[in-house]
Amino acid sequence: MKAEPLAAAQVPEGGLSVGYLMSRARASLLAGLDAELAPFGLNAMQYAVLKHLADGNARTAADLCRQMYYDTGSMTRILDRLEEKGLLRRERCRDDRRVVFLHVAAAGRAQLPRLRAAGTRVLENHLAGFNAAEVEHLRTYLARMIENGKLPGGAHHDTRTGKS
Amino acid sequence: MKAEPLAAAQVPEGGLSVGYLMSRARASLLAGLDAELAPFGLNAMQYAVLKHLADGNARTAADLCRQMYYDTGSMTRILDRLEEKGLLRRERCRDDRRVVFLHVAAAGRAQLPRLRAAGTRVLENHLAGFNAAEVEHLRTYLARMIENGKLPGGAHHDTRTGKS
DNA sequence: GACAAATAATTGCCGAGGCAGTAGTCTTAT
DNA sequence: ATAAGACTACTGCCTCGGCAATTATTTGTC
Repeated sequence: MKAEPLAAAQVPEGGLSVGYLMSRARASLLAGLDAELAPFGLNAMQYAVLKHLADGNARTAADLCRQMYYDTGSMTRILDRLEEKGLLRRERCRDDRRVVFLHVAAAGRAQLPRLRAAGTRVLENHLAGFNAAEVEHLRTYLARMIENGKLPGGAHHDTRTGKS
Repeated sequence: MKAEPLAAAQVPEGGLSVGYLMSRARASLLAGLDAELAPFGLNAMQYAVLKHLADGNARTAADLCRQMYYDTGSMTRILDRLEEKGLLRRERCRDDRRVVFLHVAAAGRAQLPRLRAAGTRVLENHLAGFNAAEVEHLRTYLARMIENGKLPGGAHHDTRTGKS
């Protein structure tokens, strides 16, 4: 998946800012996941896509893009790679010939348990020492920040019409 | 800065996972910051670099890379752009001729207050409704996760020898 | 039914980052 | 003093993602 920048939105004073810490924490999670998935020849994004499909959260590329806030063009190419690896199968829909259904191929289904295990391993490692209440707090804080980010001065988000 | 993927490290069950939420929250922060900085022709990363230099947290490219966990090659190019814009000045060190000192140019210093204002605006917007204790909790949670990520099975992080 | 608007997937183009290799310089050990 | 190693900055190469067209198809309107 290639590591990414860690730009810092910082409060004027005070130690490390929330933005900076969040970038670091996410990068660590991502690096850990990529490392765990490397043996399978997959990266975090490919795993996430496979997982969404396997869990029935999405059936088409457009679904995936909406849910993951991802660019449709890039998604096409991710799917290409997964298809090349034989983990995914595309099937044109007959009723609406614009859409292409995505199915996790047998090979993909076979791998998934191990991939999931890798995912939980990384997450649990990072959350070591957290009790359930703390994890829940963290979750709510993050959810609140996301919600706050939607309203403000900026009408962002599009990625080819998730609207806004 | 270009938005980035939002890969999801997810717990097997339960709503949105911490990893997923963190990616979303960070992306929102980043998008907001990029939007606020666009009028100045800068992105979040360039701002972060300028800020680190102005605050005296770093004096050279290597410093910046170590502190931001960033690739040295990419950093060189970011500095190139900032120099082109006239916001930054490079000055070869006389004592150790390998290093190049980085100075925020006058034009950069002039812009900084407004850039900082943009940064706080975005952060405060995302933290609307948080009280001081909650922000502090969030900070500690993130710090703990980062710390947890350092030890484990994976000996990551290098970016040209921040070691490990 | 015909035309405009919306939607799905794909592609070309470009910018940006990571990795690895290089040149120049300093440090340390012998 | 010299050789080996470390370190700084920089450069090429490659991959990947975002944006903006493009094509094919469906939906909605008059």
